[in-house]
Amino acid sequence: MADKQPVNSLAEQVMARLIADIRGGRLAPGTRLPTEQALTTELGVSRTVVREAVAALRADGLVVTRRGSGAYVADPAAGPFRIASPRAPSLPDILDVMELRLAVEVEAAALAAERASRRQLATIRTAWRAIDAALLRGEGAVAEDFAFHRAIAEATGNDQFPRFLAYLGSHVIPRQSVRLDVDTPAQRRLYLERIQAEHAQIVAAISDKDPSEARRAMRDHLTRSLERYRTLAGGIRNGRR
Amino acid sequence: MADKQPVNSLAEQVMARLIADIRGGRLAPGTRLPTEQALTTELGVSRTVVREAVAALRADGLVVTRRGSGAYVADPAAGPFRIASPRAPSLPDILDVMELRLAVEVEAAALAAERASRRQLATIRTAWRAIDAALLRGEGAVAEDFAFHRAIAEATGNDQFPRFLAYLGSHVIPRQSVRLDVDTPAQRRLYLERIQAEHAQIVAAISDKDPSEARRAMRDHLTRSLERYRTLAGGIRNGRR
DNA sequence: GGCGGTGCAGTTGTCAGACAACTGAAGACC
DNA sequence: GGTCTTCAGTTGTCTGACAACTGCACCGCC
Repeated sequence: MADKQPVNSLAEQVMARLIADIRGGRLAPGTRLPTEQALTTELGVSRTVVREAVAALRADGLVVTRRGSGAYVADPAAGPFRIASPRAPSLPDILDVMELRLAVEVEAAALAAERASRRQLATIRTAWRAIDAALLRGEGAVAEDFAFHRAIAEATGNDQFPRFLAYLGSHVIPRQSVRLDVDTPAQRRLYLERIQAEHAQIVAAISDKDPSEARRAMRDHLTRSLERYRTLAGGIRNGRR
Repeated sequence: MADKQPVNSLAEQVMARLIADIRGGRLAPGTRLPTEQALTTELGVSRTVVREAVAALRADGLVVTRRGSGAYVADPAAGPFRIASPRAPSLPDILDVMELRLAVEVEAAALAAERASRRQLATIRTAWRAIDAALLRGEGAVAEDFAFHRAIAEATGNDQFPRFLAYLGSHVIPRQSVRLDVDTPAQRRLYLERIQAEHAQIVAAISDKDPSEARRAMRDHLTRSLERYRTLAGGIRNGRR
C-alpha cells in the first residue's frame, strides 16, 4: 500500500513507452511513428488505447497527426515546461524553484523600474497598501503579497514575466502560510512588518525609475525569504556546494 | 486559404469546449465534470470522441479521472507552463522570451560562481573551448554556444535552471543562425569572436568564484545579444515604454 | 437503534468491428 | 511525357459490448 500509482491505465503505459521512444531519440522529430494498427499488435492492446495515448501526446505537443497520412513526431520545442517532481515536492525542490523565482523577479523589478507606466505604478502602490490593510486587520497577507509581486511583473510590459510568475507562484506560495503558523502572533506581526519595509524599498526604487536599486531591493527581499526557508531545511541539505 | 485550421477534429472541438468551461469558471476545481454519456448526448458526438478529449485534458493536467467515479477538474496549479503564442511567434515575442532568459541566466552565472564544483568548472571550460574550435574551423557555433550556457546552468546545482533553459532555448536559439546569414563571412567572424571574448569574462568570473562579476559579465553578454535583436525589430516595436 | 456486510446502479477503462474521410502513390489513359 | 483515376493504407468517428471499480442504499445482524 506504499506506492499508490502502479501505472493505472494501459493508455498511460503506451504513452510512457512512446514518450520514451521520442525523448530517447529512437523516434526523431519529423519521422512518422508506427501506425495505430502496428502499435496494437506490437503492444498487445486495442486501438482505443493506442488512440487515447496518441491523443495525450498530441495534447502535450509531442506529436501531430495528419488524417490519412499518419502521426509524426513534432518539433521538441513545442513541448511544455513543467516543474520537476510534480508529486510530493520536497523542501529542497521548493528551494530550487524559489531560486528560479528570485532570478525572474529581480529582473522584473529592474524592468518595471525602467518601463512602468503611471497606471502600472499606481497598481503596484495599491497592491502594497492592500498588504498594509491586511496587516492592520491582523491577518496574513499571502494573497495580497502575491498580487503585489504580480503587479510588478506586469509593469515590465513583458507578458512572459507575469505568466511565468503565476505558474511558479502556484507551486511555491501555498507553503508560506504553513510556515507562519509556527510563530507566535507577536513574532508573526514583526515578521510581516519587516517584509513590508522591504516592499517599501522596492516600491520606492521603481517609483524613482532606478533599475539597479530595484534589483538590489528585490534581491534582498527574496534572498532573506530564501534564507528563512533554508534554515528550515536545516539538516536536510546544509551546504550544497 | 488563409486560415488552415478549420478546427479539424470533433475531439478538438469537445476539448476546446471543456477547456472553456474550466478556465471560464463554469467548472470549478474539484468539481466533477459531466459523465461521458452526458457529454455524448449533450454534444451529439460518440463516446470515443469524448474519451479522446478527456484524455487530452488529462495529459494537460487539467483534469484527473477516477475509474468508477468520474472525471474531476484538477487544481489549476498542476497545469504546465507554455511560452505564449506557440504558433507563429513574432519577433517581439522572441524578445520577450529572451528577456526572461536573460533574467534566469544572469542568476545562474552568479550561482555557478558560488557553487560550481571543479568538475563542473572543467565542463564549462571545455564547452568554451569547443566554441573556439568551431570558430577556428570557420563554422557557426550555435550548438556549442548552447552547450556552454547549459554547462553554466548545470553548475548551479539547481536542476530547475538547466531544465528551464533547455525549454526556453528550444524557442529562442534556432533563430540565431538565421540572423548570422545576413552578414558577410568577415563580419560574421568578427561578431563571433567578440561573443567569445564576452564568454571569456564569464568563465573567468565563475572560476574566480566572484558572483557579482559573473552577473555583470553575463548581463553584458545577453544584453548586447538582446540589443542586436532589438535593432532588428526596428520599426516594429521601437520604444516599448 | 447502531453497525457492518452485500448487492446494485452508475462510471470509467478496454475490446472489437465497422464505416467515413482523407492521403499518397502506383497505374491507366491520352 | 504528362495528366487522371483508382486503390490500398491511415486516421477519425460511430456503435455495441464487457470488465473493473466506486459510491450508496438496502438489509440483516447484534
